[in-house]
Amino acid sequence: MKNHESELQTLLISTINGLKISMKSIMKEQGIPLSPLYFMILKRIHDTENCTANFLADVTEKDKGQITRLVKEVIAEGLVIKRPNPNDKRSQFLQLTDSGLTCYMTLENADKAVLKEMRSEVSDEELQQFLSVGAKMLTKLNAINHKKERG
Amino acid sequence: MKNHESELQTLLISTINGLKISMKSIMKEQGIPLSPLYFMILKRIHDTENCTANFLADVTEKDKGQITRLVKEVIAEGLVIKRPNPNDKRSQFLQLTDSGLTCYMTLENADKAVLKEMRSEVSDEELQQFLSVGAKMLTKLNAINHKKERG
DNA sequence: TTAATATAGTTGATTTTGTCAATTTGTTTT
DNA sequence: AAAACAAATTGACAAAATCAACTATATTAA
Repeated sequence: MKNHESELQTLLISTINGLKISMKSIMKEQGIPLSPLYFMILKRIHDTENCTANFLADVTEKDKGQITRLVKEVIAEGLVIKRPNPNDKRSQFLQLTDSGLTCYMTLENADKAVLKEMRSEVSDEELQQFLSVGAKMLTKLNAINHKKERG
Repeated sequence: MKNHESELQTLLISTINGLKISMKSIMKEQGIPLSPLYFMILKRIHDTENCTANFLADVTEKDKGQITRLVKEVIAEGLVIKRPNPNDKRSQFLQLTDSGLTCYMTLENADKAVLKEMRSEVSDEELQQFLSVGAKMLTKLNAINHKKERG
């Protein structure tokens, strides 16, 4: 068998690219003055009970400083508020406001529609397979990166 | 079956993220003062006969101005040269220099090693499947984005 | 129980990427 | 030849990412 690894990389890059383009176009359509990154932030806050900035930095693998600024922005837009974390005075819980939730739902629905259409010719079983293989590779990749970090 | 679309998106994002981190760390190790984007550029130039700036903008889906600047940079580094395109005086062919090739090969080999290890627990058949399903989704995604562009 | 160490979050400075519009030079169409 | 189009460049700017230093609180271990 040939080396398909390179193809793999190209495929992933192009796909992410396409998703980003799609999300941008959705946001533009909806007149929402945010970028795909903010959608990610809103989504995580929505999905995570007692979400903290630190958690965001962790799961998104982004710089803590960057997270601070992104969160500051969505707070300025009135989409998110901070609540004190009773267990730790250094940290705060992030929560969507009503308008944040509305905004998020709009984007989430449009995003889901794209993903749904994107996979419209892929069977449930194929997708399942795809996800499981992808997850396996991701685990491995994380192991490689993590090992290097320390080594 | 549940909605796995969202999982799909998360998987893709995390994987790309991991690959970028890996490439960054490779470049650092090798003492190559470039960023992952430049690797992409070098790779395309390497893989494409008579590669033009315009082609790069096309396949990478990036702004032409950005490409101009990226190319300017690799030329300044002595990794790439321009040759006139005999068929069109507006455009030029891009080509790796010897040192560009050396640099590219170094990165490419390290990159391949990562990809290879990443898929080390995935069989050829599984990978084949993965690529084929991924390609199907990418095609669909491009169709969606392309349609919107015009609509 | 305090002293050292670690963690959550913020800020500043800088670099890297991405975007938009205008311009130059050359090509294609009519 | 004029109009429309295309390749590449430039300027100005905005968004995203990186790195290091710093504040305030928590945790650990002497």
